[in-house]
Amino acid sequence: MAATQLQTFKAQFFRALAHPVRIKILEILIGGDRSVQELQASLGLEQPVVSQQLSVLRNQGIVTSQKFGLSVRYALRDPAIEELLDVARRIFNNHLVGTGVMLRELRREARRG
Amino acid sequence: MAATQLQTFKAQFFRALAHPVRIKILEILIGGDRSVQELQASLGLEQPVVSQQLSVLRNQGIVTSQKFGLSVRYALRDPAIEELLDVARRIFNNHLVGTGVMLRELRREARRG
DNA sequence: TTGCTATATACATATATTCATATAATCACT
DNA sequence: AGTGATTATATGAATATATGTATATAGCAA
Repeated sequence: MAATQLQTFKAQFFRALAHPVRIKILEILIGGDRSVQELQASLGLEQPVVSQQLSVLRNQGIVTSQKFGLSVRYALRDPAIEELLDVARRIFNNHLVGTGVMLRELRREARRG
Repeated sequence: MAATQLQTFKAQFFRALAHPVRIKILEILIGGDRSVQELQASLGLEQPVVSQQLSVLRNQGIVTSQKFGLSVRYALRDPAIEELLDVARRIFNNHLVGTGVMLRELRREARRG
């Protein structure tokens, strides 16, 4: 049996996560909803870059957006996204860690929960 | 703070999952290790295609390979991969499902466990 | 060595993503 | 209507990924 429509859909979902800036955005949003401005400040990136990456996450239904006056606040659509990133971190932690830098970063993350 | 090395690494990991054939391969490997031949038969794809996708998974340390005579058997390096796919499925199930076809496929998967 | 099988890699081309920059749209306020 | 602030989209060049086909490598058997 070849790959189905569902597998294609799952692949698209994972592709939406396949970018360092988008990962970082999700990690920030785990702490609660944020405006584009706030995200931009946390990320230290140009505004269009942030909006572009947000649109990728929005198109896959991973985040939701809501207007409040001038600003737009983004949030995780599903708290299970945090769980997903946790499982991913466990996998890295178990096996995939090569360099000392990354190992240190991982441990810092783990301590923060 | 911009994206770190660790976030880049995570992004690469998710990119390795971002392909329907690779998703399908992982789902097969959840059932136990398989030779390239067996995978090829299950997938109904040309041999080079299967090897190419396996090499992506291998390079990210998601699967391991071991030679037995002529054949090479592949396996999940970490059982938590199954957990990761489960969480992903829960996320789809909660929110991301549009068409009836996919919903039916999802439910079939859920029933199988 | 030769031949056969299983697997991996190389290569070319098509397609998709990224990144930076420019521009547009939306809203609030005067 | 006009202005400033916030966010979104368009565009093009650079880069990366996917796909299909050809070829290479490795092991086994005769």
